[in-house]
Amino acid sequence: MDIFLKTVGALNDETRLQILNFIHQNGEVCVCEIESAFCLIQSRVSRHLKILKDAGFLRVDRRGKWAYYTIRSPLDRFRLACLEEIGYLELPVPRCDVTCKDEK
Amino acid sequence: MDIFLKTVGALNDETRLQILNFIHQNGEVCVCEIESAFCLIQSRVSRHLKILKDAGFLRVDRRGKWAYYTIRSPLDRFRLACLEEIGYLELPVPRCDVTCKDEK
DNA sequence: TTCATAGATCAATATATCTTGATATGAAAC
DNA sequence: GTTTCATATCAAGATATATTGATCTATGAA
Repeated sequence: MDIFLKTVGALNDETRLQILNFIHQNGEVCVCEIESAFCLIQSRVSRHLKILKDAGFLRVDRRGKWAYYTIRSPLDRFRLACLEEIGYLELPVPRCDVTCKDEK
Repeated sequence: MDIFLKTVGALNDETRLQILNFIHQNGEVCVCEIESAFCLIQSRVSRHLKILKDAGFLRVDRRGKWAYYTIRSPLDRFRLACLEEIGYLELPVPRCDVTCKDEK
């Protein structure tokens, strides 16, 4: 029950859906890549990643200064179904333009 | 996107999971049945049902004074997967005992 | 050692969601 | 009609979650 609520709770946020989708499409990404791709401040990215990780969607691999996040594998049937559904959503492509700093 | 968020948002509440499961197992139920089965005040049940309905899980059939709620059919693949997953959760059986009034 | 960088966490505030009691609507019984 | 019952909605407060800037830790380079 708790883990189910954690799972759907993690998906109940637009930014996290985009981040999850981004990782799904790009494979292994580090925090700073998400930070610059989405124009989000570091603490916010870190927090969202923690929520997605605690919900069972992500895996972290720490190498040196970097933390690399990937989709956890293997994923159970339900999380896989969620990921598939998210893939259909046509989420906006992350794009950090010139006005980036102002949009934080 | 919005409807996806509505869907997972609807599932992001323990009471709603129990209500959804209850309807899934019992077929057609009216608001007052849920009210007495779970010992919840009417306005709260009504609100949760609205959220589940707006998220695409439920269907209402109004006959006379009563509103009968059932699982919408057919359900798309994702909502079906959600419902299936909820079925595995071993949610507590609704039970309205003597101390009901105090537990509201 | 000292500094810079990547990332995590904390504390304060902002925002969203839940719960409740009161009130509104609408159908049936009288 | 008006009374009663089932349900819906509203407004207030309570609770949970998100965002931010600051701080903390760890790594690696100078």
